[in-house]
Amino acid sequence: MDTIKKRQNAGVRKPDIVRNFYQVILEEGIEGASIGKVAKRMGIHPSLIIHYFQNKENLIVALVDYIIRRAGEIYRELIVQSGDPGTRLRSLVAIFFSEAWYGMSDLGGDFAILSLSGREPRVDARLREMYALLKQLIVGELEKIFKEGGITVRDPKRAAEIIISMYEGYRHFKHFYIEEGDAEKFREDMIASAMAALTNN
Amino acid sequence: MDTIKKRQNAGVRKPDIVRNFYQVILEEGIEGASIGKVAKRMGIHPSLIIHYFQNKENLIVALVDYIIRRAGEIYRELIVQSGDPGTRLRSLVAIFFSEAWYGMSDLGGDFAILSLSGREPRVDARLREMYALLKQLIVGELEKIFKEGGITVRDPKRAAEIIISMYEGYRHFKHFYIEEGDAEKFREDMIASAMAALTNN
DNA sequence: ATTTATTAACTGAACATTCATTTAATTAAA
DNA sequence: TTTAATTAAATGAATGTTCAGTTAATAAAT
Repeated sequence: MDTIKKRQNAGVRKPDIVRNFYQVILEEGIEGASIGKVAKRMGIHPSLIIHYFQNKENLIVALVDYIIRRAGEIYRELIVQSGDPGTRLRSLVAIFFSEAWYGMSDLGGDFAILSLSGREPRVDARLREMYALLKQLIVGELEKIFKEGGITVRDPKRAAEIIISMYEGYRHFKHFYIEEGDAEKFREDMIASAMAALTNN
Repeated sequence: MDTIKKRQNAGVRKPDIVRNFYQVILEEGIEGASIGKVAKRMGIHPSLIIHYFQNKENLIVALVDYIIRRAGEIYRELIVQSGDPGTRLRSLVAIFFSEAWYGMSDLGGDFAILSLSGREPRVDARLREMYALLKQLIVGELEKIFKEGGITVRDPKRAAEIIISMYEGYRHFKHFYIEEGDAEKFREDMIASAMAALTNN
């Protein structure tokens, strides 16, 4: 029977609160997300949220942790998939411009969190950790590829940083200046440009 | 004498309110920016802000208008400066990775507004307009350059879009994964990568 | 196996504050 | 004297948080 379990333990309830908080942010923005709305949506009392997180700031940090942890998992999944031998470099680059990568998170949520990073040091620190992890993963892949194939690269770390800059710009901003019908062609052109930028570096 | 003029007319007061609203957002984020705080900071009554903007949403839209209009002015200024004959393409690209361009607006403010665009159609529309203008400016410059020099480019519009994606990614995200000491070298490498991506396209 | 003690999950009500907004009145400039 | 700028006063709803209490699950003792 799937009657609504009343009493949940912290291990279930806490992440559940975080997830619902994220959902409210997606629907109403960071400026419209309140503890009260999260509680109402879950059918619990606002003070239960305070009980677990003490204050709203901690809840926000917990949310950032949640998102970043999830992102880290997807990083590993997607990057590992690029294991075919021949054109490995291209397929690695292609990942970052793929639908799977693009749809990894909600852009509105991304911007909401990014807007916090300037004022909340804990958010900034976590974002840096996330990018450090990602960079490290890319560097690892690049080194593997370059060791096998004849391609040489001056600095894989720098190459990784360029890839990240390119795909972040693509991912977060293309929507503002690329029309629907041109999306797929632009994607291919961006991959080509990234390749040109990398092999030239 | 610079005594505080009491009664201002709408032409002065309205943009003044918008500017102060932006300042509050920079200091406290979009979620911490309220009409009351803006009023207090200006030494006026909150209802005066309502009088001019009817509601908070309109104030936000007015802010976006303000920011975008200012950005448009800076676009023209900076791009026109690239008027030396020889290496015009490179100097054009360099503009987008320059300090002047980078410091054009506050990143925290950028993200705050970008986070609105998903839920507020008027904000989204204005951002699209802004990028359309920018794209047009770049295309115009590229065509001039290509007509003179021997360089050929398949599609200047696409070239402009790639430049925008690259510099937006650089501008908004580099801070998370580039260390202070490496900033200038990274800037040069990004310019080189952009050039490689463009001339290859 | 049943009672007892302890911990954890959760609610209720009240808190002062702030919020955006409305309506009416007042002041100054044209 | 008409018009525009500005404030005053008041609104109800929502904000985050506190505190004291209640209910349920778990562990220990009998």
